[in-house]
Amino acid sequence: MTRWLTDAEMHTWLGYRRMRALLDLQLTRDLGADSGLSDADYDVLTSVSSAPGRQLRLGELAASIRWSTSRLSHQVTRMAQRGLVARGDSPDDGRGATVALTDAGWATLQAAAVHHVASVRRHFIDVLDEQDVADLGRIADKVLAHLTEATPPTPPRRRRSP
Amino acid sequence: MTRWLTDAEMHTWLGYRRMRALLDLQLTRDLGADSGLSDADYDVLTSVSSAPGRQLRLGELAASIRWSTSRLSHQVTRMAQRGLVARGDSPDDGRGATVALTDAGWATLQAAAVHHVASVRRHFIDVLDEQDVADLGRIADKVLAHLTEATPPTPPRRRRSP
DNA sequence: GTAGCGTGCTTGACATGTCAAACAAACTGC
DNA sequence: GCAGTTTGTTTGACATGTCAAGCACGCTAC
Repeated sequence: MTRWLTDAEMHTWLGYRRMRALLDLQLTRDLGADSGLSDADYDVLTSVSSAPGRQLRLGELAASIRWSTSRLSHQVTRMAQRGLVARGDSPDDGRGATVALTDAGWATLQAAAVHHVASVRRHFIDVLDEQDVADLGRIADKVLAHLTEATPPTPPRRRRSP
Repeated sequence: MTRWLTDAEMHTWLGYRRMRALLDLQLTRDLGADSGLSDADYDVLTSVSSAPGRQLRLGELAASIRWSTSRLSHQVTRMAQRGLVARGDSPDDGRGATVALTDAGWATLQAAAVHHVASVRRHFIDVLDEQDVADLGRIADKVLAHLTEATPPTPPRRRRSP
């Protein structure tokens, strides 16, 4: 009953997986070498930096980058120890906590972004032509539309045996 | 001096990252729910199963799936404890070790593959049309050609400050 | 044959991610 | 108000990945 993959489908699937693995590895390596940041660090810094006042509720941040709150809490603890961000209390909710970019965090991100964009261009964007970029954008949109419709962002994921 | 990303490029880059994150999450989740396997488990089982005699030298396996030997050694230890694979000594090299699929490992993989293909179809391949599949295959090939040419597989990666 | 180096794998310490439990503040109904 | 639930976050135990030693065998030159 199983519909196996055709040759073309298999080629695309394996190619995608391999691209994903190697591209990630390369970008992560570049980011670490250039700026001393991990992907996780970079994602957090980027999100916080684009928030109004360069500060965010932990829960909002977690949702926007699709992390578990637990993961984020651990990560923020480590980043705070390194002086990249600072924890604070939420003004409007006694339970709430906020993350804010420190000056050092902001400066680090500024420097990192330049290198990171260059790295993304070098290994990814500049390897593709305009048509490729358009095609991949379209493909990602399709896959994302399916995934975000099937599995709503906030509520708990569907289970096999409830 | 930095060439920032155009809107189209940025859209593609963010779309790709998000697709990667969500697609992975979904497939990993399905795999675990359907078969009790992690991605790592599945990759190892697949590779070993396609080797002649369903058994492989650890080093060869590590190279073929691009893992560190250390990572593989830990993983094999855990999988052996669960009875999915068995360690053995290499017949031709006293230092060498082999991994072989156990009957349980083979059976588990057989069952898992059916569900996994269905999952890949459902969330990825079947969301795309034929043209998309062809386009993505072409794009992955381009990126991979660049990455594997710039960073040769076996020798140590290039450094910033040697 | 044996010293010295290279190779293949394992191990241990540590970083990071996940899951479930713990907590404290905020709602809700009475 | 105040018991019970919900919500936002933290914490701890544990799984997994990385890096740097460690170890044992194989190879080469003498």
